[in-house]
Amino acid sequence: MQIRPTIVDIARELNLHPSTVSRALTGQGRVGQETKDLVFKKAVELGYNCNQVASSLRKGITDTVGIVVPLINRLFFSNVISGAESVLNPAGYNLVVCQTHDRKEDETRVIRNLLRNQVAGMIVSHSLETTSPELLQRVSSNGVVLVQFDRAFEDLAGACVVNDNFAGAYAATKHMIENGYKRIGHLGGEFNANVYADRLAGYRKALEEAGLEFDESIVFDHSISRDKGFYNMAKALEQKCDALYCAGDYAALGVMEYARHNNIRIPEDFGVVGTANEIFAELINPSLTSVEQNAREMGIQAAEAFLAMREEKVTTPRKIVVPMKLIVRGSAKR
Amino acid sequence: MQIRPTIVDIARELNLHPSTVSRALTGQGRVGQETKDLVFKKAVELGYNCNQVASSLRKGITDTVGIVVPLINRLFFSNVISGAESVLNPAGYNLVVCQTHDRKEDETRVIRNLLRNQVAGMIVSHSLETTSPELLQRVSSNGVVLVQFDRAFEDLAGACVVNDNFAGAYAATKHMIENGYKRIGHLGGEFNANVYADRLAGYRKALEEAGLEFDESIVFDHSISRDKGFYNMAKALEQKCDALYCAGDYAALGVMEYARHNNIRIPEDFGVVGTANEIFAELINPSLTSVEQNAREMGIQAAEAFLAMREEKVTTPRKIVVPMKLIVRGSAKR
DNA sequence: TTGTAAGCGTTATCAT
DNA sequence: ATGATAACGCTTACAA
Repeated sequence: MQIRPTIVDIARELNLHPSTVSRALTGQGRVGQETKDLVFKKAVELGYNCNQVASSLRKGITDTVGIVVPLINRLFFSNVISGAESVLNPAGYNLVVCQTHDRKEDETRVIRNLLRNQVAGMIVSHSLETTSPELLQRVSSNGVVLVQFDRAFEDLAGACVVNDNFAGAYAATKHMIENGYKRIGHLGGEFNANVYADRLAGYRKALEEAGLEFDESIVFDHSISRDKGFYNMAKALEQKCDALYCAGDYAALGVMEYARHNNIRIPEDFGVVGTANEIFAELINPSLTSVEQNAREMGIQAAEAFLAMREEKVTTPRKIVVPMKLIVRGSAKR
Repeated sequence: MQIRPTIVDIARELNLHPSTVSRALTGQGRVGQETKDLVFKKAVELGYNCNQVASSLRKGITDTVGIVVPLINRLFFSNVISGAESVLNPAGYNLVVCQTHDRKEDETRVIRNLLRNQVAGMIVSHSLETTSPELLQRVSSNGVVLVQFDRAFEDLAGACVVNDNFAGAYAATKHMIENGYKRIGHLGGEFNANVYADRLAGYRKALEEAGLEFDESIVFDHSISRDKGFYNMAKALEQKCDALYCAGDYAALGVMEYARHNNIRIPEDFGVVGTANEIFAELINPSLTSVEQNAREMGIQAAEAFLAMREEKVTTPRKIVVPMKLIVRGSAKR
């Protein structure tokens, strides 16, 4: 453990004052070119590295942005993180990644913690357990830039980046209708979350537009897992469904598994469309038609919204909608 | 943007001294129970949040750990991150995630940046472009705890967490031999990286132990992508291979695609085993036998190694080997 | 152009 | 048990 040199060390060796060294290094304020060169040379010589902690304390703000997600190792979220990182890091910001495991308790802990660390901003997709925007409100009221994404309380201060879930679900359902499926059910998520509510609405719209009945007995809540897909596929068949639009690809996978186990041919006898376009969607047999989320783009948009708000461009759009794209494959084609 | 209360504010309202408030809040040093209660009550009342930046400056160290990975949105790495986070966050540390895109330039930038931010430690899997441990050496010599994982320079200070790639590749190859494949090739990665060198060695060992020839003409470098798997499968067939052990699942996927396009039956005519146990391995048809990396466990071990070194338990193992597990499915069974 | 001095919020080390 | 003081390393007015 070796002592790290400070601007005071540089100043001493050069018979200058720390403030002069600071000005030379940061480029703020007038410094002679010669001294500037001397300072830089000495800095390299001593292996100087600015102490950001001290700098941040003095400036009252850090170059850190917190990103709060339910689970890091879900492809959607890690793609968002990756996208945000690719914008923020070159812009000189650090990204602190926190996961909440979809628990309100963890969410509270990590957000408090980020606040303690004086982050410049937060990019948050709140946990499913979080039903009130209370804590997030505190973020903005503390002067921290807030960007929500995917799951968002839209009436909060700051920006939010969401998928066009309505349009995505609409396109998926319409695709099935056009392929001749007559009784199309829906496996959804928690309908009190904006994401799933919008998908449900898009599904319903497509149905009604086509003159098909919207029937609650073939709409299933909390059904985005593989297990639930498998289980609810059985239920859907009892209700004479011939297709399902699933709000998640894993649910679609469960549906396909049940079909295989029961010799139901996909897409001939039964149609399925998923959401998220997980990696496996194109690899399974038949390949799964799915609505793509464009997670990376959401991360980029969220990061750019942060930068814009940070630099106080008042033109910041409050709500950024990232389009979804229906990736047509084999699971709902006939 | 509202002013955040400090310990000075609490002290003023209570006619105490900031130092007393600090002691009450941190629990370091003697404070009367009554004043302690008063301080806590007032802190809640004012919505006080400790300024970690100031605290860190004073203490000379932060509660932050940097994790440096090539790509965040690769399942292996996001699982490592998730594992590390699950240990570090409850222990009071923040995880700053940085990606290098496997570029030395980015790696240098992020490591410098973490150093500037006075992180307590770094958990690093170095980029493929990085062939010298120079910069990483600086990390330890700056008094920052260094834990390497997966790709590691083993002669550096600090701990490293690696998979038992030798044993994993050995088990995979042996499995194929036991299933009667006679001429087994290998699609590897960059053989100058420890990970791939070890897999090659394990493959070779299994071959030689079984009295099979190790033949360089059926060993392919830089071949862990899907494209390369497809391409080199053709080459391998020219060389009369009847099986391939792939250092990555995507390569194995490419192999299976070529087989399907050319009516080669897997596993009857040709055997394949992959590495990583990606999500799709169990979902494709036939399902892919693969060597599991246990990424989450690596993250946990890396984080625990950091904590141990931080608390100066001298018993810290320098090298932690996480076992790999052969997940037997259908792609090399007959 | 450079020097001086004060201060960011906290905590460690004294003294009381 | 509490108070006083200095210091962490840097930045920024202001003065020279």
